[in-house]
Amino acid sequence: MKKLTVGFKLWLNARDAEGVFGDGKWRLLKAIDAEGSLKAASETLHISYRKAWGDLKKAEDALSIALVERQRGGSIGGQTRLTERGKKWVNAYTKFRSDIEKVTEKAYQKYIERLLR
Amino acid sequence: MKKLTVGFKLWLNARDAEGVFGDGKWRLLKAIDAEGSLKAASETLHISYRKAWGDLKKAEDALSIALVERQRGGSIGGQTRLTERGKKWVNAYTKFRSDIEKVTEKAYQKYIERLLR
DNA sequence: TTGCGATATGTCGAACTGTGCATAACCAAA
DNA sequence: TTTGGTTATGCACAGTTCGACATATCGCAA
Repeated sequence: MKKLTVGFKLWLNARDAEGVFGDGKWRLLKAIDAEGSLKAASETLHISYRKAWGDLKKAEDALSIALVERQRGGSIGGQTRLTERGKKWVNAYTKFRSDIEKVTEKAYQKYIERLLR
Repeated sequence: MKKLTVGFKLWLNARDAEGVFGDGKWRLLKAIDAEGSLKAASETLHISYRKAWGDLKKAEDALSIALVERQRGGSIGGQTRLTERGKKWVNAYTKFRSDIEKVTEKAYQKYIERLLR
């Protein structure tokens, strides 16, 4: 019998749009917080700037929460930073996700692993 | 603020293949158990027979568990039924998934919902 | 006032997925 | 031995997603 690993994915849906927030956008916000710019964040995540920008827009539009503050121009070109609400949101999602991750691993061991032999 | 719903997805990975089992294949096995044939199962799930067949093959190959017994020909054309191991597998996955679903909903209420206002 | 680096956005093409279609094999019963 | 309904499998086509490009805009600093 082969050894397996478990994967999971979470996301939030609005009435009119699927997947307005989820693990990918959560990672994006965390990277923005760490890097201070959307461009740098997209690079550390190895996704295109185009996608990162679109994801961020989709999240803000659908949640109607101002997650980030953006600044264009200037000597450093511009920057994107999390707002206070954005930080709170990231923290909440982090805990949300962590609870589920723990249970996922535990339930896997409890129900699945023992069948594999 | 918009009302959100939470979605989640689970899957199992083998060393050499991603997503060898997950919610989709779990639903497929349940439908097979209820219907007695792969064809009927694919129809109740509104997926193509082609996909259902491929999914089933992928799961059995990767898990190397005989999940179903297949029979071709005969007056009723043929049938596909769960083996005993297949049923155990479905039951285990059902519990596994249920635990996670419960926690997902609970964690959503605990961490996310309160931020939406 | 020119340059630089980041944000902002449209567009076309590549990769991936699933569907539809076609065809073969199978076998109990009429 | 013909028929019918199902399993088995390849293949071409369509939709979706993402990346690569191409621009445009912005605003501080030199």
